[in-house]
Amino acid sequence: MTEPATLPPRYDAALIESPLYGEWLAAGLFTPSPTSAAKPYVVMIPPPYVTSVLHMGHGLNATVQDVLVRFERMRGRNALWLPGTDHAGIATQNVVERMVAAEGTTRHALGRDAFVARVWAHVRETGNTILEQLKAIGASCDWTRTRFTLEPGLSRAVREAFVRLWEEKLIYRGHRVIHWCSRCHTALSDEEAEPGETDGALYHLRYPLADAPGHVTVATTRPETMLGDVAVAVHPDDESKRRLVGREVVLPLAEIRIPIVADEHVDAGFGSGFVKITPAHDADDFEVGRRHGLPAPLVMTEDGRMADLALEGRPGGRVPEPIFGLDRVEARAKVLELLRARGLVEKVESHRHAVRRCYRCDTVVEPRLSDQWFVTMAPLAAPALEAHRTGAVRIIPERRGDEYERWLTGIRDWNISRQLWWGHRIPVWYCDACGTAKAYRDDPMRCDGCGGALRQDEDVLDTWFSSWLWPLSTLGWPEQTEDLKRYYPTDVLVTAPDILFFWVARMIFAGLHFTGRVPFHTVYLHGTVRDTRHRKMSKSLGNGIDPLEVVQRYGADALRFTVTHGLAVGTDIILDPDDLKGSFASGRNFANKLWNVGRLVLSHLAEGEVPALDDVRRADLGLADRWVLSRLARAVPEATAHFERFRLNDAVGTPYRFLWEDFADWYLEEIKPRLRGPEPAGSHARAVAVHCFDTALRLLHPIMPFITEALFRRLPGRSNQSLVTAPWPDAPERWRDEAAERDFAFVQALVNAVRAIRADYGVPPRHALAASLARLGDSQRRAVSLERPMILRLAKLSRLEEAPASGAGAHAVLPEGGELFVALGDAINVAKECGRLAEQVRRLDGRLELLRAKLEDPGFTARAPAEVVARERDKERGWGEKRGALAAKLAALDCPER
RNA sequence: GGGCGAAUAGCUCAGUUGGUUCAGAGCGCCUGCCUUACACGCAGGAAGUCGGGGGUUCGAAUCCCUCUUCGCCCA
Repeated sequence: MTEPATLPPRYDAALIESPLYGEWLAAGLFTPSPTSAAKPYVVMIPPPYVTSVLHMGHGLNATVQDVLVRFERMRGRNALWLPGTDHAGIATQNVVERMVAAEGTTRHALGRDAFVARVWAHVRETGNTILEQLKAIGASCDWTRTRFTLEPGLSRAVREAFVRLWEEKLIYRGHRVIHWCSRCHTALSDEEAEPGETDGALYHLRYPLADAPGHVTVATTRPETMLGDVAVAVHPDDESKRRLVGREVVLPLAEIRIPIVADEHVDAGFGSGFVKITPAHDADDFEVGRRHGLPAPLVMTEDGRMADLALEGRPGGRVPEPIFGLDRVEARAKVLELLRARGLVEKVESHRHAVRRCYRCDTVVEPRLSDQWFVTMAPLAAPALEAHRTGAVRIIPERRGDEYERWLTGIRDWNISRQLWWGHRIPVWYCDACGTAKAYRDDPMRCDGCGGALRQDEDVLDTWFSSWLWPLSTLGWPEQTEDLKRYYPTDVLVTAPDILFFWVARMIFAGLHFTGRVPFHTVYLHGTVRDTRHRKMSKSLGNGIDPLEVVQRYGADALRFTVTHGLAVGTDIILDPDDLKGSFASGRNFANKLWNVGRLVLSHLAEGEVPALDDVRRADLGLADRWVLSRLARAVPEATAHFERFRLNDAVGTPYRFLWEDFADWYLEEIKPRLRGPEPAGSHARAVAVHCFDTALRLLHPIMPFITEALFRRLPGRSNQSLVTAPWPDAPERWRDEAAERDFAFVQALVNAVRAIRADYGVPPRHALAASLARLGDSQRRAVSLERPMILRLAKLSRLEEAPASGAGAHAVLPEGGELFVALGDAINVAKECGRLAEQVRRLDGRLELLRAKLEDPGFTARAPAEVVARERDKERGWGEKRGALAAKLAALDCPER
């Protein structure tokens, strides 16, 4: 046991935390026992990007997982929290492309193999950064099972999943308009192209009729795409315009004739009622074009520059010289300029609309016709919907479950091919000899069919195509490994709501499809970390908080306490990046309080034996002892229930209040004299105190693992134990003691009343006063007598007796009856005391008036439940008595009538 | 445009089933205290028409309608 004297009065997290984590690792406490008969409790980390560094969102996410895992581990579950990272195709490739660019070269110049090798080198060098950082906040992951989505085992799972879906004909090649990021040079899924409200313009353009004077006016938000127009459409029911169907217009600038067609897709009420049809650059127009047998010319390169792709890089065709080669923004200006010169721009209106942007680089996404691989989603979504409806998967908070239902109900096929080099290459080989394509589990040498030479598809899979297998692949699937049998399905998935569709839903698809079982029974979606202006924290806004800086300054425990305490189910957490001290004050303050409670308790343990609480006879316990144990017996099941229900703010609040407001403010104060006094009273107090403190440390350990462990080990007989695997506390029901709680509450009210009078009259702290009590009930008299030393000390009284009030002084009526008189001698100001009492009477009268009106209302007495009415009547009697007592005092002081 | 959620003290948020002094906590603020664990503390205090309006009910922060503002999801 460390000598308490060596504990500094101020908690220094830096000295405590780091060594403890090392010890936990060395003892292997985070690795579940392979032989344990206990039921496993499994959480899979949402794998952070392999290139990422820890930000507050990770900090929050990891804290929540760690709290749950540590709680269940203490409850005896064989807990596994499996960590790892995600190869993050686009993000990682972007990072390395920037590095390569800084060296004056490009990935194309390096070539595919060399570039991929370069990415691997970068990942090997820095890929563990974020996992190391998680250790600083106390994450109790089983690091022996760390996984990476691009390692061989997980790649094998990806391959197996792809081939199975291929064999089931759920993967197909589609010629579609997809979302294209011209900066990342790849297709994106619907989810990766995030819509955002943007202030744009609606341009009304005139297309001259081909064989007659006049024109039609089309409205568009993207005028540069007009070069790819193949028709103008009107709604078939639009009487006034229908007569033009079958005629042609001349597409300006491109100078070609295109037809006017009728199509249901047109919204007659939008713009002019004429819609330009650009099949290669708009998903809806593509469908229209298909219905009318129209071509779909591409007029933009993969870089987002204007060119008629039919001409292989030469100007001309649909894209005339002045526009050729311009990027989208320049092209828009140029097209408008040219059209204006010809009087073909009718008007421009400002227009707010949704523009999709790349979720990785924020570039405006271009709809673009191309060949991509898709997964048919409907058959995968149906069982996942069912799983939610039957309760096999529960989503917290519930309203997120509604979003899940809606998304699954209207689900669209998933574009899984990405035009990247970093990722799982699509395992499809083409045979040019026989013109077939096939997916292979193992790299093939020759075509199955004709024996011809093969070439593999150039593209890689969407990163989420590996993430959706995470709960399976990390445990060894498709092999039937011991881990898979033991730990799948997992228990809870903890993540942010913004990847509910990207990832969570798809994991449920994969789990059900490949194993028939949901990957987890509960999805806990926590809030987002935002700044005080409610903006999401981000690097680009510069409003982030570095969790490691917080850990360094205030400790991981303070960080964890603060985020947990502010985390009600389903709400965001607001922190001020400009005021770290203020933001984390509550955590830092509480850690320090805990530390000093520990110092006080520990400092008295050397002075005598500390018997186990079970060895202390009930009869030897005083009122305060019985009270604090009763409070504890209340707190333990309450905290446990909050953890079970994911109410983490309440789960931390319960032991917080017990420790600070009950244990430290009252119990420790009560026992101070006993601790220094004669035995066996001191031993009994020590037994109770150590037990309460020990229990509080256990309740707090999931939230604040470091400081609780440090203090726990210093308690007698626990130096070789760790709270990490210590049993979750239990508090016997028999400790509940209503009488002790009521009596002690009376004593507290008495002390508080004296303190309030002292403050009211500005009595100097050192000046002891004499007080008297009257009209006490039996139990109140007993309580005062039992706790007399504490009352005298905390209220700073020199005398306390049961006697009628006499002389000058202040009066108070205590709740539940009992009158207090504090002699103030010359200090009393009669006018002031009259005012004080009159104010109390006035407040009471206001309440009484309302209460009596209620009780005289036959509507209330007749319709409200009898027990409510009885309670109100009790209240009326109590308040009435109190009012009488106050009035009597006013009279005794000769206070003027108001 | 459709759907959902939120609005409570200066700030960040609790408030479970409509009923116990329900109007609360933390931070901040004011006053007094370096009281032998803690000034990252102790004691006392100020501060809110529970977003506006209407309704249901004996009774509404809580249920319903409506308006305003903010946020999220989907198109």
